[in-house]
Amino acid sequence: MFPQFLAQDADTVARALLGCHIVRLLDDGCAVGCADEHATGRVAGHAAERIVVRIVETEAYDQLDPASHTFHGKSERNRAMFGPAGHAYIYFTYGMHYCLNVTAATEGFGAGALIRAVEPVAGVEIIEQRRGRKGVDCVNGPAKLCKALDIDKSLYGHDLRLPPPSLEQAELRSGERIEVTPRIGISKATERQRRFVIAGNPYLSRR
DNA sequence: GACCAGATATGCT
DNA sequence: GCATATCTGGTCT
Repeated sequence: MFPQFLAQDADTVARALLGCHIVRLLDDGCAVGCADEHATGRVAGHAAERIVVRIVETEAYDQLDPASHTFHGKSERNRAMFGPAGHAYIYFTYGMHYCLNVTAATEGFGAGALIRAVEPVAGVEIIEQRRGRKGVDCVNGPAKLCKALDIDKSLYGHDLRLPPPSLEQAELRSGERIEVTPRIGISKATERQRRFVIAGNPYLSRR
C-alpha cells in the first residue's frame, strides 16, 4: 500500500519512511505467468525481475533549513520539492552521483526526505551485479542505493505511487527502534537532529 | 581513519 | 566566472 503520511512535515515523513519498501520492477522480457516466482524476487532459470529494498536511514530537509536545496527558494533544479508530496526529487552531485529524495508537505512548500541507506529484501543478485561488490557496501549510502536501483535524472519528479520505482508502506520489525542524530555530509545547520535511522541496522551509512 | 581525486550542474557574485 | 556540492572509491598510514 502507498504510504498515506507523505503530506506532512519533512521530519514526520523522514521518520515514517523507515521500514517502508522501494519496489523496482525490471523489464527482462519475461512472459506472463511467473508472477509467484517474481513475488519473491527470485525466478528459476533467469535473474530476478524485481528489486525490493527497505529504507533504514533518512534525513529531513525543508525550505526553512539552511542545509536544504530549497532554502533559497524554487529553481529549475529543485522544483520537484515544491510539488505534491510522494514524488521523486533526484539531484546530481559531485559530477557523478545521483541521490533520491521523497517529497513531503503540501504543494508550494519545498520539503522532502533524503533516502540515505536501504536494506536489500529481494533481487540481491541484481544489486550486487550493478554495484560490482557484495554485502552492505552495495546500498549503505545515498548515491550507492541510486546506482543499485538504477535511479537517475530520468525519474526526476516521478510519482512514487506508480512503478517503477514505487513506494510501499511497511511496519518496523518487532524490537526495532528509531534513533535521531545530526545529519551527515552537510556544511550548514549541522547541529539539527534531522537524521532518522533504525538503530543498529547493519546497512546504515557511515561517515 | 585520513586524505584525495574524480567531473559537472548549479547558484551566487 | 567561480566556488561549492545531501558523495564514492581508492590509496596510504
